[in-house]
Amino acid sequence: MSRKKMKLAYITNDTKRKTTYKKRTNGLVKKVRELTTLCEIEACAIIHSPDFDSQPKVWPSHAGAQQLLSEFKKLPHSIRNNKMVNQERFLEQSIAKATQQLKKRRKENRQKDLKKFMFQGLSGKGILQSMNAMDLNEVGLLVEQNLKDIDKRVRVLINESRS
Amino acid sequence: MSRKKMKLAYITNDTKRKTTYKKRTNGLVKKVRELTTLCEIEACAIIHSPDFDSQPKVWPSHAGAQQLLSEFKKLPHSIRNNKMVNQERFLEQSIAKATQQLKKRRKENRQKDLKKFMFQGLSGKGILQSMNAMDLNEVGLLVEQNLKDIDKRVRVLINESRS
DNA sequence: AACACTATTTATAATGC
DNA sequence: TGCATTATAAATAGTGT
Repeated sequence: MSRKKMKLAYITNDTKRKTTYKKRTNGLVKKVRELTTLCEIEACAIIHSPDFDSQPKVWPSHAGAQQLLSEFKKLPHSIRNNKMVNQERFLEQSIAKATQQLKKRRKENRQKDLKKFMFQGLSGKGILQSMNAMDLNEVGLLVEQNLKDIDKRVRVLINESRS
Repeated sequence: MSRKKMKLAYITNDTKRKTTYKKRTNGLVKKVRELTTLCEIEACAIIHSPDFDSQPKVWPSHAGAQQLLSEFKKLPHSIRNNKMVNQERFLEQSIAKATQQLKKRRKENRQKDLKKFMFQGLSGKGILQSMNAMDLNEVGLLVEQNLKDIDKRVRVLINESRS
């Protein structure tokens, strides 16, 4: 893509091919990372060039990929078991349930992240700058609640100082 | 990337997130296809969103996955172990707990999805590995056990193929 | 909701060092 | 050989239908 529009075919020149391989590999990994971040999904890329790298390049990690590979190896055996028609329904329900739980967990987790982020901003650098990096609507809800709490605490302190 | 430079963070808006997911997923697939074509290498990607797709999206081929699998089995233990040695806790305690729960849910969910996936008839081809979106420090804790599982499974498969 | 359309941002092929 | 730079192609966020 750049100085020239190139055709989509095998690059015979070794040097150029290696350069392209490296550049595009990096780009791909970046894209995967962005996608997982933006949508909070699971994604994995495995790239292997016998020519350039002796080992496959994996993102996010070898461990993650290996774990999935272990699942992959399980597939044939499970498929051969024909007596799982009922179980499929059961699994569907389980999946639905687990998905619900997952969503809930995600929400909770995000809340905690926001909270932490907010407190960091308050004690450290400018809070406005920190908040600017986050979704303002989401932060707003949290801020509101925390302000109420703070307000309550302030009142208590004032009363204590008077007595 | 376009009308506006957006920050790299979870998109809370459901509609927007889904749109981005779809667009970027397509882009990613295209990139993988191009890379394999240009450099004639093995590459695969698995993207899975429990929110949007009930099934993981996978590229490029069964054969490719098999080849990659064989490479994984060759990985020296020193490198494997290395992965988990330098894992560190850089998350604060407050959110560490929630994060752990989240990972657990994700893992469970993924396993169930995979099972459902194959029951529904993935008898076709295509597969790769998917990667999970785990943090490296969390993955590190799982490495050892996963490796043991994989080794065991591989041995079983080898024995079966001999009989 | 699922496309088509652009204004921009990103990725990158060629080039330079 | 591998970097950094740059001119250009490609991807895509916001928008409209």
